[in-house]
Amino acid sequence: MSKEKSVSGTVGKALDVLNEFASIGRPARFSEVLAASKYPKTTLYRLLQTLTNEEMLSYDPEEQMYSLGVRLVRLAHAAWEQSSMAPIARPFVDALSHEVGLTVHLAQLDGGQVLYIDKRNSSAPIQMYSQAGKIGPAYCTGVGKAMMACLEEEALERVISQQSFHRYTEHTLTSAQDMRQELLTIKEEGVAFDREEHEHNIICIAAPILSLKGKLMGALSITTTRHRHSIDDLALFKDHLLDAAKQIGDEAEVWHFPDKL
Amino acid sequence: MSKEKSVSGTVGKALDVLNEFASIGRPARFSEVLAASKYPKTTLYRLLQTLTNEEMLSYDPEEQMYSLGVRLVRLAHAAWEQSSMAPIARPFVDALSHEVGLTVHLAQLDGGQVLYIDKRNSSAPIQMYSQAGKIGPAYCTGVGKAMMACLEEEALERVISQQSFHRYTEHTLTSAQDMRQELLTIKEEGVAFDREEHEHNIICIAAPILSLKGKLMGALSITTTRHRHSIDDLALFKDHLLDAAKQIGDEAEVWHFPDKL
DNA sequence: AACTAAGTTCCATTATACGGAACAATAATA
DNA sequence: TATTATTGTTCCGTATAATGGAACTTAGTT
Repeated sequence: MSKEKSVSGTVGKALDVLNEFASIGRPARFSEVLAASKYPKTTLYRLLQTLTNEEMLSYDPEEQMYSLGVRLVRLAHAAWEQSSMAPIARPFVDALSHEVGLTVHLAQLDGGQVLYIDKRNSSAPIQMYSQAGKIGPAYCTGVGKAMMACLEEEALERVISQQSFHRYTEHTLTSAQDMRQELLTIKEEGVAFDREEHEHNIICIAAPILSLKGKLMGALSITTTRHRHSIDDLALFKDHLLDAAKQIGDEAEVWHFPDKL
Repeated sequence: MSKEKSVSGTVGKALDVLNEFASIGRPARFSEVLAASKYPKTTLYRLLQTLTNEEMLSYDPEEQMYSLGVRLVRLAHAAWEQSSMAPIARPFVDALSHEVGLTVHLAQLDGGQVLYIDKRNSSAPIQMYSQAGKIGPAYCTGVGKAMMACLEEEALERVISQQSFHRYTEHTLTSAQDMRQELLTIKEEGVAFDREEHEHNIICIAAPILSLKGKLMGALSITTTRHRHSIDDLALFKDHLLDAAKQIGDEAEVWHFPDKL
């Protein structure tokens, strides 16, 4: 459990516990959760019971293991469809991926991290769930940097403070200063590059998706490997990418919920 | 909101509201939710606020619209990976789909309904999220019937009582009696057929997935269209299907959580 | 200006969650 | 077998948070 921020209300605590399970990433016993938790024994116990009753957690009495429940999958399906821009963006993502023949990612900013909400791989048919819902660092991914470049000072400050600046590779930017510098460049160019900053051999070009009013909606990226392409190669896709991003942004603007029943 | 069952505790209510949003299926205004809700104005208002704070809902002040938040997508990714059998089943689902050249579905039973947790389409690369997390009726789908056939009396009773028995097509089974009859046949044959009971032109063969101890884990199905195949054609896949289901079941049994950190 | 309708705040009441401590159940050690 | 840890569960008086009726805003109509 994130021991820093104290959450108010029972609901907050319950969701906090769910988060903990998500970050543990595998089924866990009561004591294990307790150790990681900021809540006292009894309280946590009751929370787990409640969540299990509500089927947000499932409990295996055999193994005495709690794990995240399938009800979440169900809810998420609805969330993905109605609240992310994935459904709107889908045709454009498809088209872009087809055009350039490379992998395309669609992401949003969520709590200082990058949340991938869609992925299209022109060649291999892929397993979406294994990508959608996945999170990644913002400071060393193309989509992350592209989005950060669009934040106004206050929001940017907050997001930067949430970055770990862990050095994944020798190309990773590891300080807020470097970051700010990089963001200026990105603002100028209109696109961000990931120069093997997160994973060796993986490079990408990314662009922010803005609504007409200028509100940041997410980001779009084209990913490839150093083996197959150079950064300069990727730069050639800039117009295609910006075009797709613009189209999605415009569409998202228009997208007004099916008016009244 | 499901007005029948009264939920205890604040957490239950909050999740209840989330469910409501999922079933509305699109962003909604306060009053709209209120109308559908069993909770009084103020209570609902506070619930929405709490959920928004926790980012389980997102609120657009512009439009005064609430919608399911992306945080759910994040949680669901973890849920899908750790609590459903999808990751275990994946290679077998892949193989089966490849073998028979048709669409394969993986499903679990969730609250009397069928919850699809994976799908593989040998030909067209597909959008997974549009399937995983999707729900369907149990009484008129192959996977649903296959799973129901494996329930012991008490559980079956409950599930049957949750069925609407809506007549989707002229082939839909529309009564508990017919259902029980059908389940006997399925038990004998070991597989269930969907003879255009849910959608016209869509037929499938499905098998339950059981753990070695005999616990029902889910179901697996091969789907096609009447235009391309007959039920008899599908019956030819029976061995392949049962084989895959058995392998998944066995694997799931072995699958013991990565022991201790 | 008067009237609706939708959304928000107030506040005394009540129900719920809280958590320390004591209690089981099981496993580990002597 | 007795003894001590370890882990999971229940009790219960207390403290806190949720409740919901009513009143108040705000914005849109007549």
